[in-house]
Amino acid sequence: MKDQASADPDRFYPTEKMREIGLLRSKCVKCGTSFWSVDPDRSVCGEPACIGGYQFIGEKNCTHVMDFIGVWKRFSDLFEKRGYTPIKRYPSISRWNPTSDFTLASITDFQPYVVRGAVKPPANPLVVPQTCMRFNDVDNVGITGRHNTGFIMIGQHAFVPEEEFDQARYFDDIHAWMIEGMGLPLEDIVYHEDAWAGGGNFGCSLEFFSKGLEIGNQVYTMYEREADELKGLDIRVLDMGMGQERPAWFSHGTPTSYEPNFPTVMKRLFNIAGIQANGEEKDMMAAFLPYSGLLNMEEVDDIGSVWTDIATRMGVDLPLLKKSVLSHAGLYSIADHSRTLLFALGDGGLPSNSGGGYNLRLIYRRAMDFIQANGWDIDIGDVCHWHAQYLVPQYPEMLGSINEVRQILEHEREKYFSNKEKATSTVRRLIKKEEGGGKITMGDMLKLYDSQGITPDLLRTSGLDLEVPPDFFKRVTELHENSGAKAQTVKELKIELGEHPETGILYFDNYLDLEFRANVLEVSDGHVLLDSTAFYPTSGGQLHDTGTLVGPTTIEVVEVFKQDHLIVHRVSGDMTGWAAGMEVSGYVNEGRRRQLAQHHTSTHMINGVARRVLGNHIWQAGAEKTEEKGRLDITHYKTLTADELDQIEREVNDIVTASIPVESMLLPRDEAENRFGFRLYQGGAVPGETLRVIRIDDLDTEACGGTHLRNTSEAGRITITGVKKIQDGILRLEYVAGERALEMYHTDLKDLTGLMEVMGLEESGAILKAGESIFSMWKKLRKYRSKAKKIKDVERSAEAREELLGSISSSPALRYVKRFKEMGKPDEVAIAGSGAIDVDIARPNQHLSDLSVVFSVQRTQLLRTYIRFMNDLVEWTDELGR
RNA sequence: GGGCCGGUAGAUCAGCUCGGUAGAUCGCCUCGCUUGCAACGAGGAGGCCUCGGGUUCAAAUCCCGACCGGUCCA
Repeated sequence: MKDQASADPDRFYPTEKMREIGLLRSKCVKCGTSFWSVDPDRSVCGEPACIGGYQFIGEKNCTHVMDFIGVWKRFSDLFEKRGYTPIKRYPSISRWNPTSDFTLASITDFQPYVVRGAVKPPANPLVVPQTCMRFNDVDNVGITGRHNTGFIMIGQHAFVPEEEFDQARYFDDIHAWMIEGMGLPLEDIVYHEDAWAGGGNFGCSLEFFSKGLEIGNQVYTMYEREADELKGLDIRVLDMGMGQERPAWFSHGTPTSYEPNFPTVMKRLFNIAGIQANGEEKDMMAAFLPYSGLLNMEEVDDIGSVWTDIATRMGVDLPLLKKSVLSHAGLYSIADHSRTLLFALGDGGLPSNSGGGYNLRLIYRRAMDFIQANGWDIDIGDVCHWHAQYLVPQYPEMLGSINEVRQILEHEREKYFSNKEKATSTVRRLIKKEEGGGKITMGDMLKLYDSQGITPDLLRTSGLDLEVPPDFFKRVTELHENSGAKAQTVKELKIELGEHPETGILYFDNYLDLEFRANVLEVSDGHVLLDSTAFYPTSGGQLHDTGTLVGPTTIEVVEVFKQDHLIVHRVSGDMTGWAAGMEVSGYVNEGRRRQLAQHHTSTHMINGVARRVLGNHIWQAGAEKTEEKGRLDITHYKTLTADELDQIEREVNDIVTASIPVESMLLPRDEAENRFGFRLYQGGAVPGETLRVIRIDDLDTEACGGTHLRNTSEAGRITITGVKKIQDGILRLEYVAGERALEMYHTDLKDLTGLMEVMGLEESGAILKAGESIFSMWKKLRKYRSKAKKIKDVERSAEAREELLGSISSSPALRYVKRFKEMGKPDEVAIAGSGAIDVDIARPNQHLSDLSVVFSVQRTQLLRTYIRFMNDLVEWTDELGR
């Protein structure tokens, strides 16, 4: 692409405008890149590799010296004057984007739908200060002076038809930023011809450099990559991205980018660490930075020899250099990582042991490692708070979420230390073993790291004498290459369909409108396509409807799915006489539809209540609604306590009782977003200019295409049947509503009353106490028996026997044993079906799960376990002669 | 999403290869020593070996499954 564009620059670049400005085109003698500058004799491009490193450090580079906050202010003012609309940033967690967890660039905000032309942007053209995060260079953060895990990409974007795409203007605008905004002399600017790809889109671009620093990159996006094919976009997209950190750094000319970008935070951190603003250590860091590129972790195999080499070249003592550089790197990293955590956690991201959240855990731990290694008195929550305060002019929302961010970090801190403790105690044991003659092998080390996170570094600092091969981490990677190679992508098969307009949807208005007439568009191999339908296709986690279609024959609808903009009915039955063009009737299965609606609306209610009860970090992380049950995954950093779960269930049922209308509306996208914010997108991206919005009062508002109840009371009753943690940071709630809840209630009631019958209880409240006394008696006897075998002394064994008899003689459990003996072994099957006691017990499942805790068995095993205990007790008490 | 490790006393863990009476340390309780505390000495309590199934004369131990933790990689 780059070569193609450079071969025909007039076609791909705004060359006319560039020449007008006075720029001339040359080719770099070192790397061959074509570039533009005002100097006709210039032979190299602006890459630091070609011009011999950064030239702007310690220099006065431009007339406008700006700190981080100042950059956006000046940039947005300038672009507003030039006809752009500054918009608010999007969240750092890109829930609308299926391809990545985090917002990687400003253009991510608009992928995929806006870029494709399917959705209008919120303004056009626009500029945006987008919080972004990238984690592939973590190891370089703090060392090279310019790497970050989190940064702000200022975007300059336009989305227009090809004929309106005014490349000259866009270029002129960014050029104005360089000249007027930053106050750069024209002769210090170099534009490179390049190409750029990201998020599935790409195009040719102009990168702009000054004194070896890339300030930004203006991409003229034309294509989309789908599978391996190139597809021209329907519209042209301007995608200029500039790190907000770059102009701040450049204008100050400081050795690293961190000071001008985190001014308040760095000052405080240096203070705590006791590093003087103009001291010796700072000088050494500054002298080191030109060499920092050599330490690029990705490219270096033997890091030790590189350090030695640098120290020699600088003519300084190696330990001293390392200490100075690493303590600086530590503080810079802490500053960077804290700000990234503030962005991510504030926007609903959570540290985790898998998925994208793992990156957040990693940087948290990396920052903590620096703090621990240096013994600094730094609290990462405090650092986040300082960042939030500094960022108020640009992002006032950060302060709003700081308390929750602190809570999450506190929890993460506990995990960090408990993990550390575990690791050190494991290592301590290893040391003992080694003293006993065992030897820790390379295989052991790999296993320790891979399965328990114990680094070779920790092994060494704990006093184990071992060689860590320089390629250790490479070998870890290899360990995983062999295992994860299995095929996994099951591509969904598309069926062959003709060209048709979008299927009309008849299920939005009223979920109980179940009969309709429609025209057949196509009939093929077990599939029927209609011009409109009331059958809901599987989507948004809600399962499809079933029912019948009546035409020349009556056929069953067994499955309904969406293919592009069409809704396809998979059918079975005799299709004699069916053909395109005829009008037919459809009947949706009412029971299933009602149940699905109940589960779906319950999902929204639980989501809303969970957010109320647990906090603003609660987002939907997945959901499924079947006829059997509803399932909602939520983001939460802890497990739920029984009280919290109770409270959620209670409040959800309060909402049901309160009979709140469920509003359904079709809104233009921008209006919906303005009114309800990004909370709308709980279920991920939704295409289209018009959104269907489901709103339950102030509780919950989501963009959702599902079939919903019209009033919360129609859910009848909601019972939460289970919670589990499916990964760190994500909890799965399962629940039933309506008819299913009632069925569940009756099953529970039957189980409970069956059990009560066997135990001879008449009151459900007594079951817990009964269980406890039975279990404790069982334990006592069991212990006595195992002890009695050991005691040889006749007198003492008689004593123990008396003691035992004394302690159990008054036990309420005796009553159950006696009853059990009289009844004989009960028949499990008969009990399960008996429903012997006819009472209304409010929460049978509560009693059952209480008892299953006491017996420590799964609920299905309760009766069997009771019988087992009783069998033992009968036998044992007989032995005692009781 | 994939891989790996783990679940035994209140806590931290040993025992598991190679099936046969469940252990250590800390903590806890009682007594002694001491003005008192700590330390020390003596004694003691505390285990459905996560749950379920299988193999076996016999399972903490072997096999299968579930549940719950942890960790690494993408």
